[in-house]
Order: sequence, then structure tokens, then C-alpha cells
Amino acid sequence: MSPRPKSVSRTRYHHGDLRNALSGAALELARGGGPEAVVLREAARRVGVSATAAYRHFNSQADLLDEVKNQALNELARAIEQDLGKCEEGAGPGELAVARVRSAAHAYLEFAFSEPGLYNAAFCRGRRPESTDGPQDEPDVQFAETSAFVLLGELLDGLVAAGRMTAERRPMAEIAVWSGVHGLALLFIEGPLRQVAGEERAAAIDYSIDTIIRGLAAE
Amino acid sequence: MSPRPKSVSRTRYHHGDLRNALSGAALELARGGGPEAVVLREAARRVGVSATAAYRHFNSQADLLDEVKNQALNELARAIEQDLGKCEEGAGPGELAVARVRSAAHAYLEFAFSEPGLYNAAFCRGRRPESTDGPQDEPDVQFAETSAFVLLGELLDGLVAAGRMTAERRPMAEIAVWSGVHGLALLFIEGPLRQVAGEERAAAIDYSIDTIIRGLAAE
DNA sequence: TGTACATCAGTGAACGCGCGTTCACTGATGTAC
DNA sequence: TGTACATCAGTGAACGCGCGTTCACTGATGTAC
Repeated sequence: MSPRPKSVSRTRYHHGDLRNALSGAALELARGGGPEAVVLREAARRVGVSATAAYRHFNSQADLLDEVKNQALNELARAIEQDLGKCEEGAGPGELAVARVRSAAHAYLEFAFSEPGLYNAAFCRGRRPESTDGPQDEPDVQFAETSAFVLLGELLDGLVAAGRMTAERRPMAEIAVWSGVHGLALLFIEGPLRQVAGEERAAAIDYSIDTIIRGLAAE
Repeated sequence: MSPRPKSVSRTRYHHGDLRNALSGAALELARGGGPEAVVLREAARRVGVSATAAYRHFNSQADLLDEVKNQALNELARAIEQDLGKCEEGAGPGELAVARVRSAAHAYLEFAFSEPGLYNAAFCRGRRPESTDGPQDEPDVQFAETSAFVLLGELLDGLVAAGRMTAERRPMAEIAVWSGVHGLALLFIEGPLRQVAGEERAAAIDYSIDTIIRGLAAE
């Protein structure tokens, strides 16, 4: 019922929207420095609230980080979808289907390179061991239900529909594509290829993406 | 001149081989818990020496971690080479060349899954910012000179020699292959696919590797 | 063969860091009567 | 319409953690004479 001010400087004792304010601040921390930068005390500081206040809205720092992961994953999906809108051209349905996969892969990598902090946060491993009780290792975000993953699935369906991939080859195609772009992203963001940039990087990415698409279509 | 005991429990004041002992202990720490587990104090503890003593042999914890990275990379290369020895069968030179690439990729992943700690250490980003002076971000291990990378290059040369890949396509093939297996490794070790194992995982890996190899050969 | 001494390789105590988290608390809010 | 009170949403001080690193030091070693 009460209006929820989105980014009003705090004047009242009760914040009114502290949970969102905190997770927003945490997202910005991740944007700047990846998952390790998601420091609960710092998020509280930025919102202008005591660190303790955060515990009214999150069980722990791990919960806060989980929220960030989800938001980062959503940003990634949104970036891909947005880019996809641009590619409605294409000679025939086959070319279009291929162009869409290629375009999504490029958009994925563009996101990874322009938002490395968020990208790392999206894929960081949450909630570690936690000793002997509790669920050792939750399935964390059910990744198959992630919008980016679903989107990729649709594009691959398109490849089959347009006759650019056999139906038999369809089932595991997501993993082949995802692992390829994920590997590229990490190799270039923080892996041994992080010194490589510009034209050289762009060429390597084109080459690698084309290799995978060719591999899905070939024979 | 003096004999260097490899793993004798310490009795003398002077250790005699402390640098190696420390980096060995650090390697085992990484094996068990990845790069974050490479704790200088703990390595010293395990060797039975004060933490300070480590500073006679390493400038900092980062130096120690660097040593671990190199050793982990070497173990990886050794594992691949060893596996490669097994595949001397093959109908013709073409099949053999392809089999060797496939075999190396599988050995790479097998190493990643059986030694996730070392694998992560090998690819972790060393020496962070270090504020405003000094080299922002050293090229760290010159990766192109790494034995694993060189080895991959030779296998790809073999593909060209056997007529399974055009010479034109050769130059960037390393990156396409490496990013593929790296992405698979991380997705399954600590990424969103870490719950997937056994047959399902094996099938996904076969599929992905074959896709890349097909992509290199196709058309 | 013995001794003085420079050098090398260790020691132990201490510091600062900044985090996540807990505790007992207080100020604000809204609902029952 | 006013008041009592339960409840909710904050506060501030404090703790423990374990690390990397520095300091002034001492024990062992080997070489010159």
C-alpha cells in the first residue's frame, strides 16, 4: 500500500524498501569487482544503513550474493535478447537461423567483456561446503530454467527447423555451444588470453564460434 | 655438494631444501582446495618451519602461488602426454591424427575432473592490481610457451598434415579447441553443470569434443 | 688443525586488516479497544 | 478520536577469525688465515 521510493536519500528511520536497495547496491559492487566484491557491510554502508539492518532482509551474505547472481544472469539474458532483435535480415530461413545463433553467441561474449564483474558473479559458485550438515551443495540457480539457457534452446530448435542441424544432434547442443562461449569468455577475461584484445581477439572469437556452428551443421 | 633429502622429517636447524619443501606443500594445498587454499602459513606449518622462514625463499605469498601454478600446468601437460602414448592405433594417418586430438581433449578433461584443485590453480589469475605502481597485470605464465599449449599445437599440425584440416584454418585452431575444453571443465567442475556426472556428463563431453573437431574439419 | 668472523637460514612475537555475525537495545508503526 | 501495546525495522558495540607481513633476534655454517 505504502509507496516504495526507488532511490530516495534516506530521511526516515524506516527505509521502506531496504531489501531492494541492498541488493541493488550489491549488484553494483559485483559489477565493479566480481563476486568477491559483494561485501555485506559495504552494501549497507552505501545504502546508509547499519550492517546489522541487512539481517532483517537476508539470512546471510551468501543470500545476498545469490540475489546478485540471479540478477546478473537476468542482465545477461536481456543483453542477448536485445541484440537478437537486430538480426531480422537473412537470405533464407536457414541463413537466418544460423545468424541468430551466431548473433546470440556474440552478444553473450560482448556482455562478458563489458561486464566482467557481473559475468563472474553470474557463474560463481555460491554457498560453499557449510561443513557436515545441510545440503552439501545446492543445485543453486536451476540453470536449465534460466532465461538465457531457454533462449539458447529456442535458437537451436530454429537450427533444426530450418534444416541446419539434424534432430538427432539437437539434445546436447546447448552444452556444446555454452561451453564454447563460456570458455572463450573466461580465457579472455581472466585466463591466459587476457592480454589478447582488439582485432586479434575478435578474430579468434569469430573463428571459434564459426567452428562450433559448423560442427553442429556438418556432414 | 651436500645431499638434499627430499622428504626427511626435520631434525636440523637448517632445512637444506626448504624452497622445494614449501612449494611441494603448497602444491598439495592447491590439490586439496584450489588456489585459495594456498596459504603461506599453512605450507610452512606442514613443513615444520616458522611462517617467516618462507620469506627467505619467496618474496610473497603471490610468488609461492605462481610456483604452484607452474607446477599444476606441468602436471596437466604430463597427464595429456601420458594418455597420448596409448593411442598409436588407427586405420590411417587421418584417423590417427583425429584420434590424437580427441584423446588429448579427453585427457585434459579427465585431469580437470580428477584434480579440480590443481586445475583451478593452473588457471587462476595471479597477482592482482597491486594499486598504481608496478606492472598492472603481468602476462603471468607465458602461456603460449606452456608445454600443454605447445603439445596441442603439434596435434593440430598433425591434423593439417593428414589432410583433416586446411592450412588456412590452422592458425587459430588452438583457441577454438582450448576454449571448448576449458569451458566444459569449468561448467562441470564448479559451474551450473556441476550436478551432472557419470554417463550424462561423459556423453555431453563426447558430443562437444566431436562437434569442435567436426567444425575444424568440415566443408 | 684451530679459531674468528661474516654470512646465511632460521625463530617468535606482534600488527593491522576488514570481514561476517551476534547481542541487547531503541525508535517507529499500526491495530484493538 | 485517543490510547496501550505488540510488532516490526532499525542501531551500535563487540567478537573472533586467520591471514600476510615486518621486526629484531639467534643458531648454524663455511671460509680465510
